[in-house]
Amino acid sequence: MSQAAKSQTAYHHGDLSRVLVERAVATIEDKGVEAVSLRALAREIGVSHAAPMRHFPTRSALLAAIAQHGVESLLASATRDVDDPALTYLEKLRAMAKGYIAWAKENPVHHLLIRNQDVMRHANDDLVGRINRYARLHEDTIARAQAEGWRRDEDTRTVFARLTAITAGLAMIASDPIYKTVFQGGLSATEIDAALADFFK
Amino acid sequence: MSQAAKSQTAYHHGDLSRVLVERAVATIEDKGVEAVSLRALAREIGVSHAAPMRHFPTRSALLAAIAQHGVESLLASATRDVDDPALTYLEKLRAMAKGYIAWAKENPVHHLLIRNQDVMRHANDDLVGRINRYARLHEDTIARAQAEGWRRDEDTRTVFARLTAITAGLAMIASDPIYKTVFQGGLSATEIDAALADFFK
DNA sequence: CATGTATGTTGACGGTGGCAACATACATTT
DNA sequence: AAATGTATGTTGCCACCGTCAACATACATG
Repeated sequence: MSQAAKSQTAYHHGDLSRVLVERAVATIEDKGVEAVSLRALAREIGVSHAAPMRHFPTRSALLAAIAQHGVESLLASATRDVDDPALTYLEKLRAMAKGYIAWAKENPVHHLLIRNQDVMRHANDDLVGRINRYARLHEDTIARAQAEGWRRDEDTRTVFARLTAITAGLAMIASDPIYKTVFQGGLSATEIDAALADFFK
Repeated sequence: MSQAAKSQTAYHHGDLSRVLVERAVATIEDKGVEAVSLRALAREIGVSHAAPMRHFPTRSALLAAIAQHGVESLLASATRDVDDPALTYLEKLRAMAKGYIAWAKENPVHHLLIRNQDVMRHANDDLVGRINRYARLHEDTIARAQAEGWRRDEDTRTVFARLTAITAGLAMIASDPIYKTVFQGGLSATEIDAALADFFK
């Protein structure tokens, strides 16, 4: 009998932290962030109303922890190919944008959370540092791609703003339900590539 | 003595609906949407805890009403020059994008609300229709600008996606505080114009 | 086996949204 | 001007929530 299975019938739940996160994500997916309640989660899981606080001291901390994991996962997805020596810097840039957008499409709940100021307000301080380090990497990669000849005469900060905007914008269009009606059927991966193609030409 | 001034000392507040909205916006600005509480607003204003419900049946309705006003204001800003016969369709397109971004920069709280799914979930049904009508106007304007020669050979839906993304993205960068650290000092209007310029060339 | 720590439980408190019943001011009609 | 209906505000109540403190149980470590 596994440790987890044994714990399920015992006084200790054994895996409460993970289950709390899972159920919270599921709740957000179909009822929204607002609908997340520690007591309701505890009820669903079958544990006492104060049990969740042994794992997350406050409701905000639970949401912030999920968002924190989301940012880490997003940055991992965006930087996956960034050290591949076979790629030009322009190709790395494209990979960063595509990785970002693909992540947002696959993780709409996390993408929602990391854009929520109420949630991010309670995120760990060093998360902001990590985001800023990524931003610098992004800007630096742009500068190197320019050194390769791409948009050589344009202002780096302007290109940075434009690329950040189109990436964040396409991510939003690809994952936010309100755009599912504006772009009927949503945007396919092919269409996203097409929307990006002009910029990386 | 004006009606409003007379009412301030009377049993009736006289202007509660407007003041509720103002105080709610102020609360969101410095403490976030989460911190909006009907009872706290009532306390601040000096009225009984249930008085707000005569004007907004639920807390969600108050937030949705503010968001609704925000969308109307945004669409007005984006479509202001759209009927000007002196403009080419390409110029109209640029005016729509600039109007959108300028509105977001000037109305960060409303921009926050209209991107909040928890809030928009409770918005009036016909608001979605209005947004979709704007989207069609936007797409149609793109098609007409293409007929003028601009990006004539590109797929309209792809151009629509790219323009929507860059507009929404720049609006977010210009108004969301998290990007104030990524782009030190925020983006000036000049820089926003520069970021847009390439696309409308 | 003993003991400390992690995890879960129980009960309490204040704040909140929301409802119902009542009170007051205002507008409209007669 | 008086009466009456409607809009607005008040009071009291309920259930739910987050959070805390005190207690209980399981587990890990010596």
